[in-house]
Amino acid sequence: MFLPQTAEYALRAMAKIANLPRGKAVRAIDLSKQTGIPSHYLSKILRRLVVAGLLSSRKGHGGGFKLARPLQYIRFLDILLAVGYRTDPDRCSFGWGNCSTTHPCPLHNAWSKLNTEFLDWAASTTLSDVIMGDAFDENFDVRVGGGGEEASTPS
Amino acid sequence: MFLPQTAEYALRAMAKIANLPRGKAVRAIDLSKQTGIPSHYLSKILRRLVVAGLLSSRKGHGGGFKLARPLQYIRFLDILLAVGYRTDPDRCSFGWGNCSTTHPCPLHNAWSKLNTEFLDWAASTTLSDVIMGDAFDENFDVRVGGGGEEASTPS
DNA sequence: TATTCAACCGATGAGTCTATCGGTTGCCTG
DNA sequence: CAGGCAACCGATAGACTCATCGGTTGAATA
Repeated sequence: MFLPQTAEYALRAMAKIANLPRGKAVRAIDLSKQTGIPSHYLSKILRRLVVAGLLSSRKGHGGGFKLARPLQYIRFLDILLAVGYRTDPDRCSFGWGNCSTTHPCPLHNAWSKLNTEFLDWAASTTLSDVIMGDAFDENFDVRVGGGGEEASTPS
Repeated sequence: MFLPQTAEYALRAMAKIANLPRGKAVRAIDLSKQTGIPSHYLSKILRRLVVAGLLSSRKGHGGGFKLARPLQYIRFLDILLAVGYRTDPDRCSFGWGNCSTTHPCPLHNAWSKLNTEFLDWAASTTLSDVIMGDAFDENFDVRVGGGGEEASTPS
């Protein structure tokens, strides 16, 4: 809807990772298959999440990505900021430079009402709000053309 | 913030027009100067608003644009739709095709909460919410480099 | 230590959104 | 009716986001 594609991808990937068994790392390539996000592009997004301290990564054999902290401490706002989403509370988006409560532009009041709601939502929603029950596996996976060969190392 | 530039421009232009004396037409070129929106691009946006029935236009000498109906009957939602903004209530933005209340994807609940708030805002806010008092002129005009030669026919 | 695996990284291509330009049509004034 | 004015319209250029590719680095197994 109104989030940039990259931000959407980041939320989608994090929601998927959050629903894995805690402590288990997932490979970027598998995550790509399961979420439908182009793999190379996903890698870039994951790296930004690592840099932001939301994910931890390990190279090499048996490596992958996992959450760097517990679910309830990763807010949607953190994820959005990690991929470069700007909140810019001062900017009213409607062309008037110095827009404030005392000197509002015509759209200021209407706009800030929505903006506040959005920031509240992003700051109060965490990954613990996206945990699913049993229906998860059957509901979340994206069925891309080829089929369902999930690489979840059956050993 | 999170609206496309075009949608932002449309709201800005409409807010400016709404604050003109009712029935007075404004030229695209003047509106461009006052809002800081590139003139040719603004013309395109204005035409879309005309096609959508939110503005009326007149060519030739003394022509210009004005609102096609009273302030309170022009919702923000109408403006956004007029410039091609998609609301897509069904689409959950997170990659799972058939996402519904009965079969939600992990992010569905968190997301639809925000989406509902947004649509409520867009549908309940109208141009009558952006009318300013006396402080208008001094607050709204964008001071672009050149200066303040407003073309508001002083006669 | 050799081999394999997977994250990392820079450069590049594709596509969409934003913005510009020039010419055309229709309307008003003199 | 002649002239100028301003919306209209298609084609095109620029900028930015999205996406891809190939090679490199570091870590784990054997």
